[in-house]
Amino acid sequence: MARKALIENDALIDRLSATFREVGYEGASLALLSEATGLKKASLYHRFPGGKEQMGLEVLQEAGRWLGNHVLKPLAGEGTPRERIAAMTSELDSFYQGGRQACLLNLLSSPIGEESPFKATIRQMFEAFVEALASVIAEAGCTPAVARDRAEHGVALIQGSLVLARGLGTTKPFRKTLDVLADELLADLEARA
Amino acid sequence: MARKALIENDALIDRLSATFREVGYEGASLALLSEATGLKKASLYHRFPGGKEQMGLEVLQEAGRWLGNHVLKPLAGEGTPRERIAAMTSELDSFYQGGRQACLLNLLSSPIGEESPFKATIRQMFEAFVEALASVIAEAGCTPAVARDRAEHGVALIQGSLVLARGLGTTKPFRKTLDVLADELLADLEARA
DNA sequence: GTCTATAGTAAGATAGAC
DNA sequence: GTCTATCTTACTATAGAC
Repeated sequence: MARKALIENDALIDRLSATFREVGYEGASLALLSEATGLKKASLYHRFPGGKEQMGLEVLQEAGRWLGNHVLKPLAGEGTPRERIAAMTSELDSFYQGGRQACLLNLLSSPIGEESPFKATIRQMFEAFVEALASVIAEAGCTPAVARDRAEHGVALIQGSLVLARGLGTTKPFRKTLDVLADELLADLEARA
Repeated sequence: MARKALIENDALIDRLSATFREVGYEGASLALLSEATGLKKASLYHRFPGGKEQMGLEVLQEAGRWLGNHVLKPLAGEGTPRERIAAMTSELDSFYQGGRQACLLNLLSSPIGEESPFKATIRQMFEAFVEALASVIAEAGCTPAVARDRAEHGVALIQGSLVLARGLGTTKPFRKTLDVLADELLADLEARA
């Protein structure tokens, strides 16, 4: 490359991500994204020829990588189910800043019927999250069907407590949810732990 | 009034509400709102001199009235705690069409720090919902603090299962949540029922 | 790779006829 | 009360200099 980039790729995606999470996809104008990244609009188009839609997709893909490294990997890693879930909640707590940050999967979600460039990616991320969580719960000693229900329950709780925290203007619901999540997902299991 | 309105006030608010719930506040352009209501933009401005922001506020106020009549009232009404919660879930199921419709309180929510014309109203609605639910749970036999935590938990579950249902493209998480909600909120209570 | 400048379009909002 | 027509602004996106 002839000239040096003013902002590293990772930092760039990070700023874009933060902006989408603050104001939503529709609310994130190129002027706002330009301000957030320190790059002029034309420079953003140089980096993302596909415009705002490509920015959304790359931000979502980066979120997918984060999910893999900080959620799916701990869940599939070493330790008891309880320890692995605790490792996950710890990561979620710092990622969402205790509930001060919203979730891209909520803010980039499209209407249930409509097509959107993000729909398939978001669905896969939710699916991967639920499946990884179900797998850990099943290991603690229950049927796959029960584990799946509990996992969906857990993901819903995380998402919903973020929504409620934003609505009430306090991080308490999110932190409380993270506190009790392992107990809830593993209730009446761990018989042989 | 000299000329007759092409669309009744209630129906008008209803169409606006549906549009905001489908595409979000930022995503709902006046062109889209015009198409959804059958009224031209200038006619919308005649009815809502404050423009889109006033539309959002009135839609939110109507949602508040709906919450009062279909959620808070049943929760404060006759019957056992379990019966009252069941009455509420039944209302929620039809309102959200089993999870096919998103929630205004999520789609009109603003960033946790930012000011927005909707923030106070949304906070009050969440607060009223949580308090009404907490009141019923406390009646079933627990301390106010425990009831409050469980109520926040319940509201988070409802919101989160709507988010998850939209993300996964299936209504199952929402229906499942409604199915088990009363059991969950009243677990280990109802000792004297 | 970043910029200024600008094209082209769609946004929110108003004026005034009927 | 609703409309057509229009204004102004903000948007996404591109062209071309450095």
